[in-house]
Amino acid sequence: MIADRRLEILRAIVDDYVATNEPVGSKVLAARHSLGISPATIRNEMALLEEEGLISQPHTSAGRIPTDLGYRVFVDRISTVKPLSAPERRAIDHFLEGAVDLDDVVNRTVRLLAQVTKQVAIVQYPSLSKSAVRHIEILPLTPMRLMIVLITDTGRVEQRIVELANQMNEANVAKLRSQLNQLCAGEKLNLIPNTLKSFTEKFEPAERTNVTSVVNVILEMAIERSEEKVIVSGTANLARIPSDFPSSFHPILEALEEQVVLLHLLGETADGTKVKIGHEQDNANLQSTSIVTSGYGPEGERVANLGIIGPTRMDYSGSMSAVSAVARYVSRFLEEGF
Amino acid sequence: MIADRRLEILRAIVDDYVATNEPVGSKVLAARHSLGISPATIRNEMALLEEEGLISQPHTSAGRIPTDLGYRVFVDRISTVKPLSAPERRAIDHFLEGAVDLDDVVNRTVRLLAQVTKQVAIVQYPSLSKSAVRHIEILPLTPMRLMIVLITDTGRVEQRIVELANQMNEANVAKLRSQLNQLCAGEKLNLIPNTLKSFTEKFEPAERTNVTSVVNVILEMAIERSEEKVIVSGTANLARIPSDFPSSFHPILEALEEQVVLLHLLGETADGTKVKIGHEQDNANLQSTSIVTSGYGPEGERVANLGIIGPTRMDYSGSMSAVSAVARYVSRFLEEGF
DNA sequence: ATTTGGCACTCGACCGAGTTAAGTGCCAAT
DNA sequence: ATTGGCACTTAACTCGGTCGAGTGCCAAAT
Repeated sequence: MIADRRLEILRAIVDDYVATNEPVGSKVLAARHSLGISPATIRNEMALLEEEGLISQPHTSAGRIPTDLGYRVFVDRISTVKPLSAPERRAIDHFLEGAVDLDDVVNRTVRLLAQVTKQVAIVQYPSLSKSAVRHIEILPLTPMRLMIVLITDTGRVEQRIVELANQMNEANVAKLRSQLNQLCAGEKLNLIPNTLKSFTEKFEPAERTNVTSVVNVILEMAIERSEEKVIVSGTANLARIPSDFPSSFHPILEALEEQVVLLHLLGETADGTKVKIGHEQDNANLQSTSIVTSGYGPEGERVANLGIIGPTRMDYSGSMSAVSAVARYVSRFLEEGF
Repeated sequence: MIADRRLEILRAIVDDYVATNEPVGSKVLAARHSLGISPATIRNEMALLEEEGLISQPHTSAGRIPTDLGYRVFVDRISTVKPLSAPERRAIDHFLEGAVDLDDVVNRTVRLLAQVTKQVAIVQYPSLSKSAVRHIEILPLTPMRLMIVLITDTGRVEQRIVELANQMNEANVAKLRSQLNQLCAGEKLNLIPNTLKSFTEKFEPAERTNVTSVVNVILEMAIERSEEKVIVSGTANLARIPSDFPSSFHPILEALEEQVVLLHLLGETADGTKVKIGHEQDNANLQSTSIVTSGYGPEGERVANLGIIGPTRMDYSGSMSAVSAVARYVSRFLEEGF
């Protein structure tokens, strides 16, 4: 019972602090929320909340603000799912109409997410290693030079150029192409090395040098460069924030430019919406920020993550709803194909 | 003669102001630069420079800072080409080694540029409409669905999916592919609509619906979406700047997220290094910034622009050297092919 | 006819003292 | 257990005064 009331107070503190960006005191709290108890009682409860490490005071004579732990409790135990507003709903339901390719999809998504949440949005391209080969195309550019194009079922396209040691005629290219496709089509990319292990051996010794070059490039595309790709939008929203937390502005922008950092931030691809608050995440530059992420992609086999990053003092319910709604919509869209 | 001395003083003011970010007064000026004249004389000259609109005072009791016009004169008449430092030189001479595709080239370039100039870097992808077709590939995904891949001589690859009205067999696809390539290969993209004008008529009526769909998609890729693509890096450098000009921080970040704005900023693609200072450029959000750009691409037919953007108070000589060196290097690299 | 030193003046930046207001903790009363 | 009252703390704000960098102008020097 008592714990319930205490949580109710925590919720009020979080709500107010998120709204006003000012430490909230017992008096205002009693006035703004109809909690049915007096400021004095609230003060007592707040003292306890502080003991538990859920809130803290910037200085002795100020109100309280939630700690990272406080937000954690808020997210896990208190926050209710905030339904999206009608316009948000509408925007999310249509933003992909008429998207022409994967680039387009990812770009629109990241923009929309930034716009709806008013935070910095991050979208990861469908992970190469989790996609399957749709088609491998080999184009002779000159007799000594091929372009290899790899198309995945998620719509991602990678291309690379190979210099050959020996000439290769059109017929041989066609043969190579069809054999490769026969073997690889539908195969998950991370299994390709296995699939192609003894591929070269099927060819006459004279052809092997060339075939090996081609295979190597394909392996390179499948593995080495399966390194993920990430795109960011809405950094301007960082500056929108009142001038308290941008003190450390530079480090945040810096972190956002590092693909590696972003990927680490998004974390493992998995179902459901996840929240990382402040220090829960280990990048020193980002300890005043929180991250809300969700996996997306076909049901059961999420291929990538997307999410938003903002100050720890953010609207968690709203962000979570938006992130998961967008993820759901993109997933559906990818499943249906373009 | 006298004009010369005045310009010399302007240079000193610009140099000092860029270095210290503080309005510079007559005394410091006399002390730091050996101009051989007394502060009093400098004051007189400064009064004249102010009359000409080249410098101004933030308030009565402060030193002078250059106006946009002052910077203009500095750039046009005074600034000398600053040779790049050895490490810069070295970085620029090697940063593209081992680049695997156009994306890679553009990404590396924008990063390098940001790093060397310590400003925000912008690189435009080689303009589609100025490139020529290297190859058009048509892949049947299902009998009713084709993927069209367009590869340009600048290495750019665009792909799109077409839904067909009627089935199309492998032989017809091959025929279509070879005819398209025969017609289009080597053709500039902006001429493609012309090239394909009566293309459909060569086909039997039964095939025309499908051919038309394909041609339309190609035209779309060539024209509609010839809208340019731009990539930005180093926004963190904005925050590095002392806390005077970031007052208006948000609008700058906002502007940098708008492709349209960036393209407009880069301006027409042309030879040589260009500088736009403060109000010379008409975007209200960016009037406290300057832009240094240069075209790049094969000699004589520049296909895109790259550049940097920073506070009007920037190191113009250094930025200009860096931008033009990078542009030169990328051009050479593109010319040689990957 | 320039250049220069001297001087009075302006004005933001900085400092310290005093005041205010928000908020707390504790205690006695309900 | 809750509440009103009260003493206490402290950041934020205000105000006056001082300081210093810088200017413009003028008369003297070159």
